[in-house]
Amino acid sequence: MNAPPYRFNEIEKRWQTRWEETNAFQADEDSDKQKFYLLEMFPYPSGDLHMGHVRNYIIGDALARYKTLQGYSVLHPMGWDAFGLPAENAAIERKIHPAEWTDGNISYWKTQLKQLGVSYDWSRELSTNRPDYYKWTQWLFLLLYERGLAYQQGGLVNWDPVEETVLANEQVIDGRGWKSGAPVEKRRLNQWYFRITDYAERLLNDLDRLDGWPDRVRTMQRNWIGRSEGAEIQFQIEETGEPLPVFTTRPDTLYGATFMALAPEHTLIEEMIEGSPHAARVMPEAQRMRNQTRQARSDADAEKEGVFTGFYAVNPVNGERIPIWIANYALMDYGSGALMAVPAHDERDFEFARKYDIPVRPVIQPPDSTWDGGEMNEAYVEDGVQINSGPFNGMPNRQAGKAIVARLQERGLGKQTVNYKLRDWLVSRQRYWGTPIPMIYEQDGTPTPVPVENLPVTHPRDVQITGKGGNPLAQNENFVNCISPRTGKPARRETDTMDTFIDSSWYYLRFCSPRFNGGFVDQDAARYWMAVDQYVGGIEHAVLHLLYSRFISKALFDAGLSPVDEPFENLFTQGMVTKDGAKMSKSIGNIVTPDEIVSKYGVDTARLFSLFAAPPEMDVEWNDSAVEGCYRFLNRVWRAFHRLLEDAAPTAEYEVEALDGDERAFRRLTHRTIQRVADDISDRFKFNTAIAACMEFVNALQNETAPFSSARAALLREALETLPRLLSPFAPHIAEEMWDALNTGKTLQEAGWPKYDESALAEETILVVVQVNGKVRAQLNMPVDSTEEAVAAAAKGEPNAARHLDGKTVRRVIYIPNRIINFVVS
RNA sequence: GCCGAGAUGGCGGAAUUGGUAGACGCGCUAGCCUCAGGAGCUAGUGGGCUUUUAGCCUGUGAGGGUUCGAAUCCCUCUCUCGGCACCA
Repeated sequence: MNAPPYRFNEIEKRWQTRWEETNAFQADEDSDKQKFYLLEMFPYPSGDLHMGHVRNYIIGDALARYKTLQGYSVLHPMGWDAFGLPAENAAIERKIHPAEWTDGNISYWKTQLKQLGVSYDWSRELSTNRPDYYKWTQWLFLLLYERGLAYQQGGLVNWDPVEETVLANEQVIDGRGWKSGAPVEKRRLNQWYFRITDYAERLLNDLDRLDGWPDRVRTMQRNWIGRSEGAEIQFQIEETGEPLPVFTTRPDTLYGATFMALAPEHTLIEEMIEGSPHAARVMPEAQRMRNQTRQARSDADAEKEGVFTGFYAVNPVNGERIPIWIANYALMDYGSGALMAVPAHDERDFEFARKYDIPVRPVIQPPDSTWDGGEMNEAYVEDGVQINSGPFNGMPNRQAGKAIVARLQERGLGKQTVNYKLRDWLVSRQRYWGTPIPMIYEQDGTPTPVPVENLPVTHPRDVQITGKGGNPLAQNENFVNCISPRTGKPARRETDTMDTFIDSSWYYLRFCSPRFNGGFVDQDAARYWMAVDQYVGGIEHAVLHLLYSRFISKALFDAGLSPVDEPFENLFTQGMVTKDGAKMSKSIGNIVTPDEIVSKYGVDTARLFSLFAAPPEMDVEWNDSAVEGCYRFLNRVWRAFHRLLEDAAPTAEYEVEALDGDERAFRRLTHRTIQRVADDISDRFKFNTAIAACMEFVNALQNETAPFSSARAALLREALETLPRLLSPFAPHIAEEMWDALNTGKTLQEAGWPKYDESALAEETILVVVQVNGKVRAQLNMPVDSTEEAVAAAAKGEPNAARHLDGKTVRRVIYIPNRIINFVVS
């Protein structure tokens, strides 16, 4: 009756110290156990840390602990995605070096995560800003360069005016920088790219293999890659004889092309029109369209605009002259930046043609129609039969499309092709706090890679970070000036750094052997641990980090340097934590920090709430009184456990055959709870219902009152040995403390996940519902597997059922054994 | 506009895949205990009705359908959230 008070502070501290002293979570690749590599997306260690961040790690930890108890050899590491712009901004504000700010945040985060009792193998901690890590990021860059997958090219790029750097396409959301939110500008710059488009087809096809990924994420990647099948068709510019290639998914409509549309950025505009009689009229218009922001131009109901160039193209299929326009809806970064416009069969082209009075010529007739291509009110985009198409008239349009391409191909003027939305990954950044790109430039500008033995190329510490005047690295003469290892002559270093998404595109491999010096990863360790069995993180990286990592894995796999070409076997995307309806964020001011909760209720309560409030994939609204409910539950657990511990038998030994019905029912509950908790965790991490099952179990234990028979006391002991282990993935500290009090001579980890006895689960009697015409009229407690006759007889004996059956004719009886009996009467 | 997910008590959410809707928790109500309680314990809690130890009706966004039986399957619609979006 005198349970010790639940002093969560002491308990949590004691066990965290114990875990640390015994290296309880150190992963072991020499184990003959089955491996399980569990990874949460490593964080950017920013200045704040709130329960929204924490949920991610608690979900992962609950799984890690469960898998450990199940007997897996678990790798559960943690590290820091530590390069990035906020560190530079903080450095400007506080006049300290970004490294100082970053290291301060890392130690803060580490303390917090340790305080939460997350079972990381801290001996594998890594940080992308440390030379022993980014040396290998640089090595990766050189590997890709060597394999032709990294290249430098001039062209139009996205420029973030706030971050003062270029961005990859994936980092531009609705025409704005993904972090800064500023509208991006187009600039023409020479930049470094990774040739991710070489992998477009594999990145797309292999999504089908990723059955352990949410469909949502796979769909988003498919959309992003944006594969479309079609044809490349060569038009010719009448005046110059130059080719004008276009991509189309509808070669069947070629005879209906009545104008060409060039993107305003198309290089042909300068080449062809500058200096021509049309220049004065056309060039200012083209310039004006270029200046429209991407946002304004891609808005769905943006006004279509264009200008006739004065030039004509020749249709390769019939020699027809077609006017070439510049149109704001033509996109430079899709296809060839030019398109053949068929107003009769494309809504956008139709709208444009109507506005500028360009002819609309139908070439597809709806099936079973006698419509002759008269006046049209909208584009006809469905399938049909060719008309106005010379020798192809009368053919079904899809078939005609193939025939037209085949005809063009014979003359070298067209071919079947596949086009992707995906662009190459622009990886250089004009920032200081990133991995330096290990390239130098000879005096003539030729790039030379830094030899591998000279890596890492480290940051100079003596820089002025002011946020003004561009990249501080470029202003540091000591850094910039160097001697070329190739020619021995003075040369200049590349001063751009890498996109931080490169750092994070391979860190999961480094975790296999984080201290390895002989290469970016020890291949033996990688073979043991890879792929990541379960990856846990936010949906916001669906096309960023998750696409880049897949690409890098494939590139490394092709180089024989990664054992897998898909890094993440299973992906789980957890929901956000909201408060007052908004995502927790320092700027909104609605954050709850783990400290507040931990000091008031303890870590186990904070963890329990995070897991219990909602299924982990759903968003969850922070709720103070629900947190308190979790705290009350742990107190109930604590009191019930200690009260019963006094009366329980010293061992859980009993004769199953000697148990009476009531005792068998109690035993059934214990074993059934083990089964339910395991099933719920295994089935999409339903921690919320797993915890609910534990609550029901505890509620039943609370109702147990002395005196107990000796069999009952042994069954209680079994229940008390079960409960801490079931709770330990969720509330590990209180679980360890209770387990310790049992004095079993084993640690909780050694004892492992409790086993349930299949035969203990079998129900003896079961509630059978009696329905009359589908409405519940009675409930029967029947022996399991009773016959229909027995149940029907018992049902008729129930007064309420009998009342509804009285005087009626039974038309039919539906009996589902152990569940329901339904009398259909009239 | 296209694609995807969803809509269940006052609230968060359950429901063994077609078989008692509302598990578990929060909140609320009443009682016990207490100097006190923002502690603990007990009972109740979808809505409505009646002759209230019990029974009846109704109820899972709206409407229709299939079925002995539908939160679950089918059709139509409404709304919410997420993604994509002038991609030729």
